[in-house]
Amino acid sequence: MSERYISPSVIRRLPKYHRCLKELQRNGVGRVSSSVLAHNLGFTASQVRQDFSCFGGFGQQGYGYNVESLLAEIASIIGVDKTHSAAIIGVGHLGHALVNNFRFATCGFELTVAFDANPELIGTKIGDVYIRDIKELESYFEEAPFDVAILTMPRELARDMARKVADMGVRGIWNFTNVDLSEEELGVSIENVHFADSLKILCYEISK
Amino acid sequence: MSERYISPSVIRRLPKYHRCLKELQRNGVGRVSSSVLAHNLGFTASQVRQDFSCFGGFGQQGYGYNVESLLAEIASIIGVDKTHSAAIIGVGHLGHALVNNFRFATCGFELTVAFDANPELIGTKIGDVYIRDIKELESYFEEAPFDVAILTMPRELARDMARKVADMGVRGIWNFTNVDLSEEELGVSIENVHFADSLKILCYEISK
DNA sequence: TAGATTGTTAATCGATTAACAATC
DNA sequence: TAGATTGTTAATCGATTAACAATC
Repeated sequence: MSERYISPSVIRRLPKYHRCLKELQRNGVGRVSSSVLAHNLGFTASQVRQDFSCFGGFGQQGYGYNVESLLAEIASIIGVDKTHSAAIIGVGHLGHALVNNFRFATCGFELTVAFDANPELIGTKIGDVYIRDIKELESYFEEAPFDVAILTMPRELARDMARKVADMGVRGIWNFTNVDLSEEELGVSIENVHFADSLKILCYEISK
Repeated sequence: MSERYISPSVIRRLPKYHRCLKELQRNGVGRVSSSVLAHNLGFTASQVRQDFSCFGGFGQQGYGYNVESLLAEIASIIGVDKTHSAAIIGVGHLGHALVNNFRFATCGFELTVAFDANPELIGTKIGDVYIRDIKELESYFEEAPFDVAILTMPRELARDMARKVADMGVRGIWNFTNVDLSEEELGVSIENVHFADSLKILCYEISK
């Protein structure tokens, strides 16, 4: 991996390709051209071919792309063909929502454990995920390290928790707490999901 | 509003400015320079000044920006100084999470009603938000139209529901269903919050 | 083969950064 | 006033689009 520099713009489109190709596969479509793919996704055909050529060509002139093998290539580039482990920290409503409804497997993850500070939750299970005492976080990690920490706890605690899990040695943080965490500062990969930013953009759009 | 074209790149940064300025205000900071703002946000000072100049200058040479009035300007540009109304459609875990924990007011919104198909939920309240029968959606809207529909129902139903609320006349859709909805197709503003895309990007980052 | 479609190079477009005169 | 910092113009950089030879 990591042979060549891939621009953030391209990376942000990878999940879209992945999703679209899965849908084509589900619908039994065997081959697809850059222009059809582009049309489905609101991109241009040029862009699609340009994007794929970052990773070497996957297509065949005059034919297009084989859905099955292109999907496999994209999945492998993203890394969703492997299984990474994740722990959820903070089992409020949002934590519950993720544990219950989110399809981690399609993103290359398995949710292995959850942590909370609430005594009423500690020791219980949601689905087959155990909720453990947040105090056990570090000792648990030493015995059973996980790749990614999912931050769904109150925002006041987010900065300290991010520092802690980064120091523990997670490789990434999936952050729902509406504080901005910086990769440089923490030295791990971070994906911020800021509901407020998203709704403010919608606010702007409808206010125009 | 809408006098001049503002690029999507600039628009996406507006919520960040807004959040940062609110924090400065909360901390009692009275003035700020483009370079301090840039440092806080991981932008460049040039970019900050360039961004603000899209809307006319808000600063003063040799001084910088007054936090209070810059915040007011940005808030007004985004539209969060007005109160828009929103209805949540689908009160599962995620819907619950939003109703209970999300600060709609800071984004210029008031959550006025919720809809679900589950008879056990219909007629109950979360906080002070009534849950109504999804069958009443259209009749309710005619009497009490809302600006934005928040889609937190199962993804299978999302496309039809988006079509329905767009036809009813909402001005925007805040979409959590992991299907891609297109503005052109529906003719309303759309903000997609795709958890899966976000986690796949994190997957890519940690796989490199 | 003829038609279709890729991969890639070149051209265009837009966004970011640098520089600096204006001025508080 | 001198120092600081803006707003804006010009330069750079990067991303998207167009074009087309290669070829299945």
